[in-house]
Amino acid sequence: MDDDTLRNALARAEALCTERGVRLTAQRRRVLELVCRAQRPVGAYEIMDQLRDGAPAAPPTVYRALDWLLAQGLVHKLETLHAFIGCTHPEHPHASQFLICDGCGGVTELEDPSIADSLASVAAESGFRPSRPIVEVIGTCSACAAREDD
Amino acid sequence: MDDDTLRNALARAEALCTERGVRLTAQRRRVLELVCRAQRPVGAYEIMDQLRDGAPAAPPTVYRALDWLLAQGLVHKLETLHAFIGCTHPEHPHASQFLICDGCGGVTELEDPSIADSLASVAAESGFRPSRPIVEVIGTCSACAAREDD
DNA sequence: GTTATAGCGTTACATTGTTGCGCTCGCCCA
DNA sequence: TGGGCGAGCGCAACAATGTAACGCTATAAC
Ligand SMILES: [Zn+2]
Ligand SMILES: [Zn+2]
Ligand SMILES: [Zn+2]
Ligand SMILES: [Zn+2]
Repeated sequence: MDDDTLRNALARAEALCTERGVRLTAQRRRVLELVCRAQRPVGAYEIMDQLRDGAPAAPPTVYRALDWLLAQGLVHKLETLHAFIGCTHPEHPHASQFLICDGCGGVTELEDPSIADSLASVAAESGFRPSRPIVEVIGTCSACAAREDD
Repeated sequence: MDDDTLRNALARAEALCTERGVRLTAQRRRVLELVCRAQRPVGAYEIMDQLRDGAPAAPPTVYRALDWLLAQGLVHKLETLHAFIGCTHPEHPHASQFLICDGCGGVTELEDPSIADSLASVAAESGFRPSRPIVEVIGTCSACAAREDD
């Protein structure tokens, strides 16, 4: 995320929180900024390392911030990586899917209705009521696939 | 899994391994048996606890057995639970989906082509080559939903 | 039988996430 | 305006999950 996009994302987050009447505190904002700036999944302890300079933060502090950002939909957690990534469209709550390249570590967030529909209808058949559908596809992105074919 | 089903599952596993020319050793078999008998996700350390009686096993031992069972497709790992579960149809390799009830902890393994197809086609659009599609839907099973409605 | 390899035991360690407790600061209402 | 209340946070300790490294042993192949 370049500086402009980052500033824009933070501004949007701020606006969203105001609108919702919730408090994007300094800690939460710091964590959000680090997660967004990374443009790739970052672990909680990696965030702590980045915070060493300035005001260091202990694990509970960072996890509390992350939990809150997750609840607000400003970041997502990648379960298979134990890492977090900024949401690309936090305006509305959504169940997204992730393409995770194990070559370059890049992650693409998708919001594909056909996948969501398949999941919903299969769950409905079983009488299952989904609350949090996790879809994380590990594989090779097109750039890395091209590189491998050399 | 009742005793008959368990014996059957173990027998099938044994047959599969013979057919593949791989060794289902005593350790691996013990771990597989514990995972299958549970009929619910079991953590690695829970397995170690069960093994306390008899020949205790340290973490590397259990994880090695689990890694091998995963590679053989005899068990699956539920990433969101950090836990393992016996595969219901290990005869052929497959990408399955899991419905995970956070009421009762029950897990259903599905192998639904419509989901797999959606995933594959969406990935293809992005030029992404999937190797391990993870689908774990957290929610409420029909039994627990009925209980909640009381 | 000899040798190569896969499997396993053991120790120590790394990474990720949580509990509990008490302080403080901002906010609400008398 | 000031007393109370609750969210947020610092801190210490701990819990849960997963790995690295190294050497021994049992199995398999020849
Ligand atoms: Zn998102
Ligand atoms: Zn890549
Ligand atoms: Zn399976
Ligand atoms: Zn249930």
